[in-house]
Amino acid sequence: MFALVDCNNFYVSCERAFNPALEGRPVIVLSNNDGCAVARSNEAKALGIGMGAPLFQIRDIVKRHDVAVLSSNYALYGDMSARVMSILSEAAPAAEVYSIDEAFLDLRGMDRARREAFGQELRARVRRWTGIPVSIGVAPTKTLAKMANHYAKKTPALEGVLDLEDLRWRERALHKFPVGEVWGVGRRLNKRLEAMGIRTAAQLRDAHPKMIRQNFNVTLERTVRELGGQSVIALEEAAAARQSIAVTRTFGEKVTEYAAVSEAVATFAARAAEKLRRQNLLAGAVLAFIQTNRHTPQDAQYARSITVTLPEARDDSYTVLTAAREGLDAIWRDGFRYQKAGVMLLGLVGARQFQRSLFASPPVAGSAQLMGVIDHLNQRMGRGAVRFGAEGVAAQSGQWRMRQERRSPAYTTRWSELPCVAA
DNA sequence: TCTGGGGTCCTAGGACCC
DNA sequence: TCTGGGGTCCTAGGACCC
Repeated sequence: MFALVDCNNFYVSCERAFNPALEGRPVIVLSNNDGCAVARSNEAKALGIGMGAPLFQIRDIVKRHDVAVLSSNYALYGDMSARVMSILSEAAPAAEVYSIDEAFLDLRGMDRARREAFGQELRARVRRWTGIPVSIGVAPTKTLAKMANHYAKKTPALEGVLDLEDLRWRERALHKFPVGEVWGVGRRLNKRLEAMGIRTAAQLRDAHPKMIRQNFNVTLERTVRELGGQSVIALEEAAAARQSIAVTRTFGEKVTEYAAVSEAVATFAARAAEKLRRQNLLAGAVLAFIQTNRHTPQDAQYARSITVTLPEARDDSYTVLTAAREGLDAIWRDGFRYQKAGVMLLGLVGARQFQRSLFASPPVAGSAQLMGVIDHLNQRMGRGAVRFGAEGVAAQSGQWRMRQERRSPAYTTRWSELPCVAA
């Protein structure tokens, strides 16, 4: 049996944990650049604010109902996530941290009665220790546990926990569950399935796996089997090796100048290299891309990416930054209003298991030590305390930097922003 | 008219997830 | 005027190998 533990409205719950005045009010948290609503409290959902709704389209609702609007605060959410996950990992013999706000637990060998108590107890513990409310779905496959979790979250009478071992209950749940809500069925598949007359999870389960594989793909075939109670997606305790690292941003304002885009790309490259070193990896290639605003087709459009292969896998900022700028120069075109740029690192290998090249010149002497010092300083004194000249000076070139107008304090990760409690 | 079998690697595009 | 960011997997087609 698997349990899926999912934090309710996670980003909003993190904000509420430190600002109780947000309790009972409609609250939304915005994406980077204060663009879209990416987390909504139940009150905000009830007002009809959709997932991913652009802020400028919901201004009226926000004003009329006094919705609390917050910029995203990833330092806070990341730290709160780590706290929740450590509690969950200790609670079960095996756990898979599936996303920032979800984990699968292995409940093998636990009988029905014990699972019941376990679920309620775990929920209470996470709430008490972190302030975060969670819902728990239990079932013999991950896909069914996901479905159970949906019901646990939306049906108050269940008190946050639903166990679908019982076949009659599972059958009822499957019949009511829209196929588009099934884990692994997105917008496109939903449309194609509905066109075939498959509208519920039960109908998808009853489809022939072979037919599904022929008309769709293996992944959906696995989903069919999982809905039928056959567990084919295993719990993955150890995180798989990372394949890529990306740093991409939408600009605060549209940008037309090469100098500004170049600064942005350099900043993303340096940040990506920092992530690379933190994960003890080396990159074999650097991809850079730029694009105009796809939402305004009446404007001239341009989008290109380029991959620059390094002679030898590296992790120093200088190499990554140089490659990214070389790439940018190759794809740059004057005369467009650019909206977004990014840098991705590909061909990642572990720092101790990479293939040395016969022909690449060796890294600059002292480079590793230099990067160590830069990372250390930036960690202690704040991101960007030490940076490359190519990244520009924030005060002088705000144009491309993202907007974040209502960010809450880094309550748990910065001494100066620690909340004070007066008795 | 007839034209093998078994592979790998790379890239682009499509689909999904949170 | 204002529309996020960071990932994964699968498939098809092209190019190549023996």
